Amino acid sequence: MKQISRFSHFGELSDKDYFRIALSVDCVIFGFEDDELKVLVIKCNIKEYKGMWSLLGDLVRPDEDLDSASYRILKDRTGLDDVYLEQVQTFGKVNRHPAGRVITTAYFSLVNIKDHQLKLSDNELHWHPVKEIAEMAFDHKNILDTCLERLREKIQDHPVVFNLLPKKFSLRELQSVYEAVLNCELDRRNFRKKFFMMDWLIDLNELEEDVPHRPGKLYKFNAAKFAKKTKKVS
Amino acid sequence: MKQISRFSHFGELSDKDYFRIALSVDCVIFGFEDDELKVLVIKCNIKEYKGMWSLLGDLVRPDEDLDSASYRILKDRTGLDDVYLEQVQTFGKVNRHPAGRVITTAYFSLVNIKDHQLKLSDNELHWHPVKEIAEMAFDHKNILDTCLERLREKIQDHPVVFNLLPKKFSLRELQSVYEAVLNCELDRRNFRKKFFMMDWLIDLNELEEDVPHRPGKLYKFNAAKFAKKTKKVS
DNA sequence: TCAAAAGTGTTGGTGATACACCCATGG
DNA sequence: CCATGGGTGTATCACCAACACTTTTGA
Repeated sequence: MKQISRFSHFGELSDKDYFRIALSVDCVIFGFEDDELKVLVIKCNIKEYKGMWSLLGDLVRPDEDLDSASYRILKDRTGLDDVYLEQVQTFGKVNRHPAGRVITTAYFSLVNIKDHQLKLSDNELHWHPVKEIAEMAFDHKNILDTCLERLREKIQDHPVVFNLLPKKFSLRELQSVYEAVLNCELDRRNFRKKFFMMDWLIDLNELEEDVPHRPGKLYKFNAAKFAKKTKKVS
Repeated sequence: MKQISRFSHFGELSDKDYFRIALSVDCVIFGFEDDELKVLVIKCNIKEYKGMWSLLGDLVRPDEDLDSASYRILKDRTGLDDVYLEQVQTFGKVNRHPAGRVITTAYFSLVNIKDHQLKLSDNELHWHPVKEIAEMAFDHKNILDTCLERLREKIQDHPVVFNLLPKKFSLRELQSVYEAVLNCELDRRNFRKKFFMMDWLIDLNELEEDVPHRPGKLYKFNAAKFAKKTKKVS
């Protein structure tokens, strides 16, 4: 690698020192199941945090874009590749990783749990209810909280939660997702009004089946309204 | 540095390869002068972008927090240290830097231009009107646009623009900042109403001086209302 | 016929916008 | 006295929150 002359203080340390920082990506992969918001976690196998839950992450390869690294992790773990993924923040405290200097960029992702099979053999990789996670390895609890906060802001204005649901869903299911993410109860009538007003839904003229009560109508996300703005900045 | 065993694909490349990525920080330092939003830029000295404007940045040192790196840059360039600084996004395309693999985390900062002296000898370091910047070195125009967008969102709900103004300011000045940042005109009566409603201002019972018209009242930011939530996550 | 959830409208409050005139000061 | 910007109030509108009863289905 050539010398990077733009940086003012390069002379104070040798070139090699500046490459002593590793860069990783951590994915907060959210799913929705049993009326709960869940996150994909794995048992940590480094000694300092033995047995604690950690997020899915990996080092960024020298020849892959940062965004690509997060897609790779998601693909490797869930088999999914057309998923919602958003960069949230980069965490870079000196001592955040016990094994050395690792700076990590956090992404959050929204997937439909039913759409894929996990390789459950791997270190107890599984979907864990977000509400039940009190602590995690490294600074991962902090990362999770930050991503959840971002998700909460995001869903107020942007039609992203559809990624957590199957193609066809009822309004009840949609509302449950919002309630799970926001951790609050919502008024049914206002909720329905809002969504029809937004024009985010297409009525499929189908009904739920196998429910022990009056079946609700099924809808799909009005994807056509949202031209794919692929803002690839990073 | 010890082996980092948490990462799944470590075996495919040698340890050394993973430390071939350098990490930098770039600061978008905003200021306000002559009713314009300005940004602190410097002439680029690497050959591929010779003579183009670039942001102020530097490599992150192995022993400093990511946040600290951005404070260091700001301090070095402006002499200021109690300033508003916020992480925005990390840019990590493989070829974003011609000299090698450099991933950069962007921060934006808000400072009062009058509060300090620049070392103007350095590569034409100066305050440049944001509106007049059409292109920049590297992906810095993209970084600038992203930070400006973030600033626009931020000022809608958060009292941050006070950082761009002197301690005492008139409502006209405050409004000018909003108009400069948002690049639009605002209604004076509604603007005043909103700010008094918010209770963000303290009336100093002083008047502007040396203005060729009726002097306006001076205010200061009601800092007491905003307990310092130092959310240090990165 | 009962339980459980679906479906449906109206009202009041709050915050945002649009808009025009008189006032104080310096030149 | 004139030019410049400072200072003020009201009407309208859109959006949000609160709230209760009837309907449909399966058991």
